[in-house]
Amino acid sequence: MTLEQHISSLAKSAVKDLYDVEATDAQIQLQKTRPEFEGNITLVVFPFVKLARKAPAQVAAEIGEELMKSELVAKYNAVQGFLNLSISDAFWVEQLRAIDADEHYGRFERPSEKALPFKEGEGVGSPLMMVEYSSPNTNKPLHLGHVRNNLLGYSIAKIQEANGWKVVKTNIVNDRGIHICKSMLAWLKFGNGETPESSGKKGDHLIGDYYVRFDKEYKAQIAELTAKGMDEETAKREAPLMLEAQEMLRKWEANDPEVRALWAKMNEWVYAGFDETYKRMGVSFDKIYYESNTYLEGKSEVEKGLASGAFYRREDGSVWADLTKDGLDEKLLLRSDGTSVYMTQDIGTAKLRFQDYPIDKMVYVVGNEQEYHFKVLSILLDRLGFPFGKELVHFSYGMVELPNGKMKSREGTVVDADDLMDKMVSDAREISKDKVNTLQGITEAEADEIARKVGLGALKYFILKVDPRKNMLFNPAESIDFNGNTGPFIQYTYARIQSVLRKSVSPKDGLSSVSDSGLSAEGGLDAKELALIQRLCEYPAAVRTAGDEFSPAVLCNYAYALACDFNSFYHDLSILNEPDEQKKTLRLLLSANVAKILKSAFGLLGIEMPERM
RNA sequence: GGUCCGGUAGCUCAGCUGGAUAGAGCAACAGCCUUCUAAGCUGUGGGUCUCGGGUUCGAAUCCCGACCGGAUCACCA
Repeated sequence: MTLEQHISSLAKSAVKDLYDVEATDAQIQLQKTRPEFEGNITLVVFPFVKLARKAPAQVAAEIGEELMKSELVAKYNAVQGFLNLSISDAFWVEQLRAIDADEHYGRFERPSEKALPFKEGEGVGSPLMMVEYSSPNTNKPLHLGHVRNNLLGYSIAKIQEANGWKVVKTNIVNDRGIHICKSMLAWLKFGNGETPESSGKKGDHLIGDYYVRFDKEYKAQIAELTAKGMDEETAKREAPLMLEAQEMLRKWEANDPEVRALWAKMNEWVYAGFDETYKRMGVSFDKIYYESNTYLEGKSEVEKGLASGAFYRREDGSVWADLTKDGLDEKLLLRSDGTSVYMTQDIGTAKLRFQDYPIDKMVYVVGNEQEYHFKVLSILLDRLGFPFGKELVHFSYGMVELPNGKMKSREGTVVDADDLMDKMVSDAREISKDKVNTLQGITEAEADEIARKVGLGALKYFILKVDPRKNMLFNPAESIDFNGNTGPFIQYTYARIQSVLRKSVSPKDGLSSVSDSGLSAEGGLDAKELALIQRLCEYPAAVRTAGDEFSPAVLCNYAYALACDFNSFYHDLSILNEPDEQKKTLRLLLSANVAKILKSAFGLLGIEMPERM
């Protein structure tokens, strides 16, 4: 039972005894005592003031007196309508012992309340959540916007696992369409047979360069045409390069062997590049879908919908869904030339996924610019008779903005993912050179590995600590900090603890004897020790909230608070030099569990911990 | 124009299911390493929580209305 549950039940009986009223859960308002007052947990007594017909401070004092009958409450003080309770040291020590004994502290066996029912006949097991994230286009390398997507997706998957879900991480690769044709065409025209091997470029960057090249040449053609007096709209439509790209797309759909071969070759280059970036970022997938394999399924679903009357065909042959009854517009599903659009493919992908897995909840990690798309997709799937349509979750996150606005691939105003990771790691390496005292005696390779973890830790934390729903700003001119509320700060706290544990004579013996002999609260807990234990107790709630709200930021905030508490404790109190053996072992045990939970929380964020730094 | 999201310190962000004097980090300034890692700790300055109403014991938080910023409403993805 948590402290809140204990106090809540005690408070209810106190109110019953004193005022003969059954208090509701909503009336029991508990909060952590603010640091400027004495106490650990505070009961807000305003809800009882009216029925007691007494002044708030008096009500608080009366309830406080009543609660003192429990061994749990050691002291109380009443300030206006706030009853501040000091919980007995014995309780806290017992909590620490329990946390230490629990290897999976902060993980839940059962799904959260939001879980859908188990599949019939499946018996025991966790409900299954599929999380789609990343979903790149194959015509350009990953940039900072994708980084946010990937980090959020991966972390959300880990967090939901901790909350009792079985999670399947998935990626839908947008490997076909006009965008890739543009790169292919530019490569054919201007590439002179360049390959990743011949140029030494990563495949995704090479393809991206030709995508940019296409746009440059295309714009030149438009300029040429408008100079001859053509209006801009027509020029955009009639430019030879655009016509060629569209022709190439039609050939692709018609399975033209040459186009298909080129497409396959260039996509391979891109995948090799993506794999490298994913690996470095530390994200992975359990199942990858390709649009080229799902769009036909989508088309056939649309045809079925057409037959059943869910959709309709216009005179020009295009197929539409009328969503005006749902308060939306009409939505195109198939172009007049019969080719499919994004929505068509998403319908097919959804169908295949639900065929492949017993999915209880489908989550799409996709930017908030696509909210309309997912609203429509949900309705369309429902209309096609898929029961999961209404249940899909669009985890809509905010954009990463640069000081001068949004990133635009074609305009070259992007922060490249590979470059950014390089920069972070080399910055970390540079900073570590000043730490000759703590990092002496390690090899170059070890130093590189630490810099890799720290640099990526700084980047990941920087991105994940922001509320995912909000847009965030990244200023390339200012490098990401390694001090203050940052990933490295928390990694540093962890490394410090590891250092202490390494230096304790025989930490294992020391710690196990604590568990055996029984850690006691004799001599009393120091305020810093108590605060740290109380913080450790909050971890499961943080994991739960992060899961319910789909917010890694909650765990960042928690880990930061825990690290702050530890650093304060570490500064004020000695661990290894503490003469009192009882206190020393308690502090060692406490430190070890802080490290355990910091590592656990960072694990849920996808951030690695260095053992020293 | 319709819909959705946001506006908190110079900057980047917490806090938002209503609770005590609104918090961090960065930047600025001042201290702390013969002591377990100074990527740390302590302190100072910095606020009309965009504005105006309302709800109540109590509003940054909830409601209404303005203003400002962003997204979206494609035979793009």
